[in-house]
Amino acid sequence: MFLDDRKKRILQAIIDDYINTAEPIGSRTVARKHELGLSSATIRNEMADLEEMGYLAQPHTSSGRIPSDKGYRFYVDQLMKSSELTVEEMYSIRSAMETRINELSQLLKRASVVMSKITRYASMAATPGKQNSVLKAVQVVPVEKGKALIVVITNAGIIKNSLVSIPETVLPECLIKVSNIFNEKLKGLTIDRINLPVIREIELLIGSTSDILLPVLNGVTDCINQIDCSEVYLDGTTNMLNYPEFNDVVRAREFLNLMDTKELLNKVLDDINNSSNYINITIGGENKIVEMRDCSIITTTYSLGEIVIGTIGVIGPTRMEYSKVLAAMDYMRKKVNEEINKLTGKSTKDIKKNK
Amino acid sequence: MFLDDRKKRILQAIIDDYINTAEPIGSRTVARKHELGLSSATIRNEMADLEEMGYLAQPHTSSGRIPSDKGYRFYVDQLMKSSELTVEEMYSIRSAMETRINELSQLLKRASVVMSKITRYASMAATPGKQNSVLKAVQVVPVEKGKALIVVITNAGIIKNSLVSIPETVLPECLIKVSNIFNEKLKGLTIDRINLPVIREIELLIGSTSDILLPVLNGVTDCINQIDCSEVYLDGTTNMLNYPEFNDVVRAREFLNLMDTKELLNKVLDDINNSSNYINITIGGENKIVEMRDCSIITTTYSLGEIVIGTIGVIGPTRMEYSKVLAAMDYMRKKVNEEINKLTGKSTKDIKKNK
DNA sequence: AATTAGCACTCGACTCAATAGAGTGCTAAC
DNA sequence: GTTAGCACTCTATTGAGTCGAGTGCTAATT
Repeated sequence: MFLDDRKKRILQAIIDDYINTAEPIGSRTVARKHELGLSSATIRNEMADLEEMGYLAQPHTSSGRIPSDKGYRFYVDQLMKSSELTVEEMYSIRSAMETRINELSQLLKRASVVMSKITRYASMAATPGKQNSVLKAVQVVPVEKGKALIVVITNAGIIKNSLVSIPETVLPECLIKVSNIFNEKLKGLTIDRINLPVIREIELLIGSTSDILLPVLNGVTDCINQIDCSEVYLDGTTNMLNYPEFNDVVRAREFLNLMDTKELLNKVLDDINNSSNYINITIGGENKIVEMRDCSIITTTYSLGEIVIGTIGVIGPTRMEYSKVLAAMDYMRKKVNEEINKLTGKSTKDIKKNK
Repeated sequence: MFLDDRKKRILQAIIDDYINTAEPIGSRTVARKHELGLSSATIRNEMADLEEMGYLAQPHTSSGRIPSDKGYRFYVDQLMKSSELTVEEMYSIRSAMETRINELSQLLKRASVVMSKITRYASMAATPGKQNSVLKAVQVVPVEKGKALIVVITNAGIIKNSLVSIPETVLPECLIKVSNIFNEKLKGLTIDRINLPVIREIELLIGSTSDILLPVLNGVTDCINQIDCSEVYLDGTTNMLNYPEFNDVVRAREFLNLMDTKELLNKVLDDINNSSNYINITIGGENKIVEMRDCSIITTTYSLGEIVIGTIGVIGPTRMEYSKVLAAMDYMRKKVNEEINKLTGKSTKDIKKNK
């Protein structure tokens, strides 16, 4: 059956109302609040149709209707009006992004904080695993006698370090030499291209007998591992407790525990990243994680060239203010991109050259 | 009135039971479960005494008794039996600590995770503000043309970095020179002793006209600011939702929001740090933060010489398994100290020399 | 043919009284 | 000093009764 104009208007009215009130919407409410020029009886009939088509559901025989996942999907794709951010909201995004930050993960973290504050839902941010990172610099920094700091920087703005012990007899000049060799041989490589042959090469240049090779190599490995285990930042999870959906302790606990299992969130983000849209909306049961079947997730990814360097997502109840979140996401996207460009300077060009 | 032996035994029985069950304890329960050789009537009389003395309280006229803060305090100080960790628990602490970690905040973070897992309460970890930190090394690391990384390392094992833009014309040799000057002049200073005269001195050596001074100085300042804003790590906050004390959404939300205001937690830790005990127990109303008046907090601080470098705390309901938490804290303390010694090498000696 | 008024019916939410049960305090007996 | 016994208190639970929002269907209206 085709959704005629009147049905669409009624569906939209119901979903708009339900997003605001979280109460099942009855025919009389629709007739009263929205000037459709129809009596409640007519609307009642239309609602029965919409339910049969799967856009609405009824919690109990004698209650009003609530939107189904299919209903929300139609709403998001075709019905809802795009909303605009207030001046204050735009300001808070701008000012959060414009504060000097020089590490990517910090930037995303802060973006996530602002998103949860504006939307009043939970939000998350993550940097992807190592597979795509290109090393920009590897340096060995002297700290004190017997200690050196290994620093690894990637093109995506990730900076990691690792403190290692080295023989006290090593001279500063030697450290510089080793540092240069490592830097020379490793920079420009993606992480998964650092393999035994490359290390052999370094070994040859330094001299395998040198007792400084091993600690430095350990430090580099440690840094790379840190880059690999992409952390997920969460913010505003407690916001969710303000919604009637989570007014029951059992539900609330379930949700918060879910948020605590970072592996799962990573999986969520991975699944979504594989899609190609700028902004991605996953509604309720569309989510592959069953535990999330009554949440909706809106995500966006940030890239440098073709390399994904970060993801930000907002998690709310399926009854989410989709248009508001989309507006915030959109603006944030713009600002984060501006900031990333500042952060990485001309790196985009560099990468293209390497191809 | 003095607490005779029998009163003590009854008080202990009640508190032990209440910690387990979270239900008010009646006289009959005490008589039945604990072989005191007394009838419920006698125990009833003793309980009335204990209530009058302030060790017990009665939620309603006709209910059993629950311990008061004063009761818990007496229990903790004099009554409770020390408990021992299981082999598994000790193993999980050991293995968490023995994994190679080279930054202090990482170490504390992981310790906090393990504590919340073992105790099933919430836990927090924090590094203190800058006031006590001594700079161990300051280095300028070349990254690529036009970019340099400033790295600052303190004696407490804190490592911070900041990426800055420098003029593209700066030669690598110049960077090394600048790096050496900064390192020479700043290392060994506590952060609050870095002042204008010191900076003037550096300025003189580099030459105030040099366009590299300012960016590096900015980077150093940024690092120091990062050290200053001591972050608080939280873990296992959702554990608390498993306890009947938080079975009400409003209470749960209150608590979680409290945990989200890091400034408050910092205040809690600061207050407690000023006490001199190894392990510190704050029970319910003893806490200065009113919102925490039905939580108990057990904390311990870690020091290097006389400098506090970290705090770990466990937060639970006042009805907390004090002895278990204490046992875990104790063991963790030992292991963290071992690890800190490895991490900082001979730094303790160094500091003493400087005095 | 579409819309609407009207009405019987459903079902959750709320109120209120009754009841059960755990526990107390007090008195009198041991 | 201890204990058995009893009247009393207070909460939690249960079940009946009521209210109200909302539905689906039918018949009247446009």
